[in-house]
Amino acid sequence: MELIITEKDNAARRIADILSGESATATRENGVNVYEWGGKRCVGLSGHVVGVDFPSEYADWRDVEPVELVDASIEKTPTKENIVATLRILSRQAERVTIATDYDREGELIGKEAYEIVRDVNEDVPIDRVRFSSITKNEVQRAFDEPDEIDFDLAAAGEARQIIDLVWGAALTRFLSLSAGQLGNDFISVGRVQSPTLKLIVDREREIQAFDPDDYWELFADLTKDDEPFEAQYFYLDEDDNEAERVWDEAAATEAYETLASASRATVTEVKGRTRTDSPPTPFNTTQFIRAAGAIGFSAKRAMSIAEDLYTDGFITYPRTDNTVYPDDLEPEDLLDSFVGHPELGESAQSLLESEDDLVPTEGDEETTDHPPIYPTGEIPTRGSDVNEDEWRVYELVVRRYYATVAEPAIWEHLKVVADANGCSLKANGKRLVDPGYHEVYPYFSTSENYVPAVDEGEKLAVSDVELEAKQTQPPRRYGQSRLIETMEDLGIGTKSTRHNTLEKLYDRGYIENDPPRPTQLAMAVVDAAEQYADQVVSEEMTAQLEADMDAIATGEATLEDVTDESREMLEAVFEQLEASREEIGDHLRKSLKADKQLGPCPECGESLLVRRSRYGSYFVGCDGYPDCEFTLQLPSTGKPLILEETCDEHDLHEVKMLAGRQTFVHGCPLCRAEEAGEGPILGTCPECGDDEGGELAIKTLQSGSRLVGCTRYPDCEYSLPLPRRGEIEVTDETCDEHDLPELVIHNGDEPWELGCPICNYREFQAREAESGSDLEAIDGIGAKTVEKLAAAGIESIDDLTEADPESVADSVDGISADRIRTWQTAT
DNA sequence: GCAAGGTC
Repeated sequence: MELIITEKDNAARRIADILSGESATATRENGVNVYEWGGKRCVGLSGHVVGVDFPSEYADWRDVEPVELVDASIEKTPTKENIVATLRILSRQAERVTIATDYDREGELIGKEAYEIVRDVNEDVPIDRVRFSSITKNEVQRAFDEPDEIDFDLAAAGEARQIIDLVWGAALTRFLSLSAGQLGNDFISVGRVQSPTLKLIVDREREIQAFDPDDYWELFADLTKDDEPFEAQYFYLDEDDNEAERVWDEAAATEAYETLASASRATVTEVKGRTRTDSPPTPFNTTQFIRAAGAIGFSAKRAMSIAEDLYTDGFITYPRTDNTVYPDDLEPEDLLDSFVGHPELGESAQSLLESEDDLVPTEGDEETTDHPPIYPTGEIPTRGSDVNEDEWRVYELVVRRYYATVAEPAIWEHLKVVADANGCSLKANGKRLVDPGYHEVYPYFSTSENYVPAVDEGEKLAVSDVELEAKQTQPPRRYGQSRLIETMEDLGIGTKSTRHNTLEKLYDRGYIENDPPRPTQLAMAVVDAAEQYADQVVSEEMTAQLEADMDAIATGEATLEDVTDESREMLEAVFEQLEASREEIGDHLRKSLKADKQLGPCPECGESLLVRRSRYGSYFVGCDGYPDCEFTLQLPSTGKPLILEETCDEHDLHEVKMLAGRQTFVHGCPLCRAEEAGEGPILGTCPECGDDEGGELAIKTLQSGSRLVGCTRYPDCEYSLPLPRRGEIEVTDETCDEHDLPELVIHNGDEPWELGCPICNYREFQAREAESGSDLEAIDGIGAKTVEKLAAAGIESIDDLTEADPESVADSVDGISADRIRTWQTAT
C-alpha cells in the first residue's frame, strides 16, 4: 500500500481525484478523511499536527523566573491527536510514503513532522517528497512522476523560527505580565510579529499627537467657456520652480484674492492634452484581496473568513497565497465560458470572450510556488442559497477581479489648461474616460471624470466666483486594517496566513480599539518598554535577520544550533537590562492599564472615574477613590464599553460607546445619561429603602431604550424591576394588595397585556426562569456561563440567536467563535 | 495561561 500525505483535507481529496481519475472513495478514520483507490491511500493533515512547547515543569508562571525559559529545553508534542493517530495506523501498513505538503518553507516543516511520525512506526518504508504549486492535473502528474526528497535543511530553517519565536515571545511575555501583576486572562504579550505591528500603530499615533498644524490658504475661481463654467485653482511657482497651490502667508493669499477678484477675464497661456493608459489590476494574492474587500466594507477578518468558506465549498481557489501570477495551464477562454449565460456574471464574461485580441492575463511582481493567485474555479454558487449576500459580494469581487486581469486597459484623456488673470495663474486639470476597458467588468474603482472644455491658447475666458479658502495641514491618518496588512507585507512581517490574525490578536489583547485601530495607553507603554529594553522585539529587523538566518540554514551555511544559540545569547543580554528595571517597567504598565479605563474626574470627590467590572461580569463606572468614595454610574447591560476620545463639555468625562456587534451604539457621557434617565410616573414606595431613606419607585427609560421600574435614589439605591422594551405602559387604578403598587397594562399590538403589579410580575418571571432556564440552554454546548456571555451581546433567546450575524457576535463576545455560533444556529 | 505558523 502506498500512502500520500498532504497539508490539508481539501488537497488530499483533489489529489486523490486527479491520480485516481475520480475513482477514489472516501472513508473516515478517527474523524479524518482517507481517500483510497487501487492500492493507494491519501490523507490530509491540518497544517501543523505537532507543536513546540516547554516541558511541564516550566508551566507555572510564578514558579519560574522568565529568564529561565531562555535556556529551557523545548519539546514537540502532538496537537492534533486524532490525525497523528490515524497517520500512525496508515504508516504501519504503508510500503511507500509520499509527502505532498504545500510547496513552501512551512510546508517543508509540516512534511518533516509527518516524516517523523511515519518513521517512528515504520523504520524502513521509503519516504519521498513531491512539490507542485497548483493542484492541476499536469502539475500533479509531473510532480508524482519525478519524486524528490524532503529538504531537511529547509525544514530546520522553519524549526529555528519556531524556537526563536517561542523563546522570545514566552520569556518576554511572562516578564512583562509578572512585572505588572497581570496574570490570568489579561497577560501582556509581545512577539516578533505582533510587536512590530503594534509599533507601526503606536508610532503613527505619536506622530498624530505631536502634530502641530500650519495654516494655509487656497484660492479657486470659475472660468467660463461657451456659458459652461469649470473650476480652476490658483498656483504659483515655488523656489524650486514647482507649481504650488498652498499659500502659506495670509497677506499673500489676500493679495492674490484681491487681484483675482478684480479680474474679469483670464487669458489661456497653456493647453496640454495627453492620453494615459490605465492598466488593469494584477491577480489577487491574499493581501490585495483583503485590500479590495476592505474597499467595499469588509474587515480583514471577515473577508478572510468568507474567502475560506468559498474555498472550502469549491467556488474559489485557496485564499492564502503570495502569488500574483496565474499558472500556465489556466485557460482564460475555458474559465470565462463557465460564466456565460449567468444572469449577473454572464454578460461581462461574454464581452471578454468577444474581444478581438487574445486574452492575456496581467501578472504581478510576486511569483511564488505556494499556491496560485485567488480566482474563481468556475463552479458558481447560487445567490441566496449556497451563499448569503455578503458571501456573494465577496465571490463577485473575486470573479470580477479575474475578469479585470484578462480585460483591456482603460484609456483616459487628460487636459491641463493654464490661464493668466492680472498676473495670477489659474489651472484646471480635466480628465475623461474615453475607453472604459477593464472598468466595464470591474466596477470597484472610481472612474469619475472632471470636465474641462477644449480651449485655445490666447483665448479669453470670463472669471467669476473667486474663493479664498483658509485651511490647515492635517495630521497623518491612522492606518486602516488593510493598509496595515499591506505594510506588514512590505516589511516582511507575518505571513499571508497570519497577518489578519495578528490584527485580531492586538484587538483581543487590549492593545488596539476601534476601526481604524487606535492604540490604548497599555499599547503605548508596552512599545515604550520594549523600545527601551528589548528593541529587537518591536523592530521589523528581527524578522529580516531571522529570514537571513533561515536562508543560511536552508543553504547549509549555518545550522539550526548556530542560529538559535546566537539568538538566545541576545535574549540573555536583553534580560540583564530588563531585570534591573523590573519595578519601573511594572509601574509604567500598571499606570497605563488604569489610564485606559479612566473617564475623567469624579463629581463627588475629584478622583478618577473608571470603567469597572462587577463580580457578575457587568460593566459600571466607579470611582478610583473607592472605598472612600462610593460614587457609581450605570452602563447599559448590552455590549462591551469602549471609551471614546470625545469628552463631555459639561462633566469633562469621556463618552462611552457600547460594542455589541450590530447593536453597537454610542451611550455618550454616562453622567449626562444618568441625569437624563427619563423618570416617568411615581408608582409607590421603594421596598428596599423607602422606609429608611424615602426612596420611591418610578418608571424609567434608559438611554439604551430599555425600561425599568427603579428607585428615585439611584445610584444610591439600585433596586429595579424589568419592563418590556416595546409598547405603551398604562398605569391603572387597580392596586396590588401585597405590594401596594398599581397594576400595569402594556399596549402593543391588538391584545393589551395585563402585566399587573411589577413586583408580582417579576417574581413570576423569576419562577418561570428557574423552572426552565433560558431557552438557549436547550442547545447542545450552551451552558449558564455562555448564556450570560450571549446576553451581554444582546442575545437572550433562540430567536435572537438565529437572527444574529455570527461574525459580529463573535467580535463582541470573548471566547466564542463565529463557527461555534454557526453550529448552534444550524442546531436550532 | 506565553509566540507564530499551519488549518477549520
